[in-house]
Amino acid sequence: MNILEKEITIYDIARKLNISAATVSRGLMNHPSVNVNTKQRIVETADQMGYRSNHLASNLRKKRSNIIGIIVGNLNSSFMSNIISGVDSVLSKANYNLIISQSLDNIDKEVNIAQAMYNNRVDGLLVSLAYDTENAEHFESFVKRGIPLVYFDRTFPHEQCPGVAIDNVKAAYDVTQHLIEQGCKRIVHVTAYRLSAVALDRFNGYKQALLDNNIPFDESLIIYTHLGMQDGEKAAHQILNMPERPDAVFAINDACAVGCLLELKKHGINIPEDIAVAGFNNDREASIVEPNLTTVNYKGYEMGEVAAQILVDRLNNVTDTVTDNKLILKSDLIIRESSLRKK
Amino acid sequence: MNILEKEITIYDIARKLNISAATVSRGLMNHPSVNVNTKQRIVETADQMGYRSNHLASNLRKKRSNIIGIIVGNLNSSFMSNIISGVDSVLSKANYNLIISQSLDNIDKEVNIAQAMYNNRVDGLLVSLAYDTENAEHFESFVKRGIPLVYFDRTFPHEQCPGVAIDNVKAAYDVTQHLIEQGCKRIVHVTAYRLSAVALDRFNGYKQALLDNNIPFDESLIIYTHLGMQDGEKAAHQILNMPERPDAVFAINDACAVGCLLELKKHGINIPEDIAVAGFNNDREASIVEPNLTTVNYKGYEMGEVAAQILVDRLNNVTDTVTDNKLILKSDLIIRESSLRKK
DNA sequence: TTGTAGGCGTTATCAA
DNA sequence: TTGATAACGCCTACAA
Repeated sequence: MNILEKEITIYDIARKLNISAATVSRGLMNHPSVNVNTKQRIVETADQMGYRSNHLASNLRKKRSNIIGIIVGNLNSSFMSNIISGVDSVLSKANYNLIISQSLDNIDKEVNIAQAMYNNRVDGLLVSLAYDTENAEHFESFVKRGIPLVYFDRTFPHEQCPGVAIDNVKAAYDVTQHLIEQGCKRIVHVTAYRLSAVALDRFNGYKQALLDNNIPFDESLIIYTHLGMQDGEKAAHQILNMPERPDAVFAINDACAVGCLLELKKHGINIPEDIAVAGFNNDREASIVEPNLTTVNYKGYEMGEVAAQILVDRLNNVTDTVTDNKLILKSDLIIRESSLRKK
Repeated sequence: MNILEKEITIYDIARKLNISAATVSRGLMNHPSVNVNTKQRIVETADQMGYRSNHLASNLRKKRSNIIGIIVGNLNSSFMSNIISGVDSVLSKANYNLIISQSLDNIDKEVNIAQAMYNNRVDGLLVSLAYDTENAEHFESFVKRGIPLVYFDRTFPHEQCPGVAIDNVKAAYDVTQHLIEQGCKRIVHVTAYRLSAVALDRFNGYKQALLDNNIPFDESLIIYTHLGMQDGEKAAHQILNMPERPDAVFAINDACAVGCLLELKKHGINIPEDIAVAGFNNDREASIVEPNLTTVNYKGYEMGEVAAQILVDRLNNVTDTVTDNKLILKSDLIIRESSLRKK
């Protein structure tokens, strides 16, 4: 339909300069054994003719794509975009391109994506598992072919595939311990409707802290829900309807905690005097809601950087980055007014 | 180092079945003229042997990559992750892969990325320009080769490249008009330190509304800044130090508006009685801060979907999606307590 | 320092 | 319905 410019190849350049395509190829890729003079002519002519190297062809020949795949449950959160931002910063420095797909927390889609990534011959893979994923067989083809795979956030224990995450048990333990120290005894835990590994870890941290403080675990204080702000509001209603009113809420993420906090306030509950509230993630809303939300801070950006760096190291056959096969990033308890009952 | 499985090619399958590679290829890609019987044998054997098609080779041969590039200023915002999420939903349905890069609002990096994308032979490109980008020459190679390019959010007017955005002039006009209707006369405008096209449009909307209401434009009420929450706090201090106190603030984004609002409150200003506040974007924090923030809503997810759909249509030679070359998405003024002085 | 030639794994054309 | 063959554009032994 249009008059499109023709693709320029190394052969076109070669013909114009009366040299061989091989020399052109070498000249273009800075091969040492090429005359500086010819090299300059090659580069200049390439520029003039508007030559653009065809990575498809060179990738096929070199059997590597310079593409890294990243699979996440859902892009649509500031936490994820921070991670990806961190990943991108490392990979673009190392001259890799990033192909992103989201599984929408659907395991079938995750399987498909994994296959597509393989077919595209990604050089490496970064994976945060879908919420329901319980095994990693669909990634075995990568392992078998020696394509490095690094898990992050929602990891899977695997001999050859390192994982980067935080210690969710400990972090949740610390939150709960802090609430107990503030004098709370009936602590509601708002968690996921279906326990992922991450949710389970936090659940266990919560339980352990209770145990260590001789507070009996009470299943009726656990609220299973989805994890949006509105779900937090619903949780607030459940809390308001409990026969014996709790004195604290520890939600598994900030969105949920904030929704809950705002709704409790709306119903005349004083935060933290009547009910203390804590969340997880240190999203921006945690420091906007009033009172500010006590939460757990861990940097998505950093996690992305670390995971990507491990991957790059593996691609370069530097394998000593991770001694153990799981790298635990630091996380911090951020204490703010929403849980501060004592002065 | 490891014992890695060998790559299976169509030749391996062909040899095993005593047929030609051509037939295998046809069988695998559902070519009509292949015996159902042989086809089944081919598919089965491929499965057995663990064959995985090599897109690199196929792409080279077919001269298309099934990859769409997307270039954004910064991934690191919920707005952007919404957009990408929308883009991904459309593209994955249309069987395209997505390569993402961020320019970090650096024009040199944007040029490099564009080249890399071209070298990777993306089939199409989605671009939100870097903050400082003022021309689009680095995308001309795409246009020349007939590779469809769609701008979104931060667009560039171009004959062949449609843009998807909102009407920033009108939206800002509406915000300002609303503030004026609430009785405000000295309205501070917090905008970007350096006016991008988007910022300029909003600026003009603001000015026009003043004009139409016979309020003189006052340059001393304009605050140029970066656009984070902390910058909003700083802006608050500037406002507090103004000789004559303003009665409203219209910030170019929510983060800034929220930071400003909170800081003003901290200094004893009543919102909206003393100073009304409005933002832009309807980020989550707008409905968390107290009082809730008046703002402009436009859905990133939808913008991503629309831009991607236009691109896919172009790839399929359906060009009538966009009559004009610029598609304006709807945006809505969301009026909340932070600006509601009249009941 | 340069050229020749072959192949990376597919697909498209043509002939059988 | 199938097979032989040639390309897609690049890289790399090997030879000159």
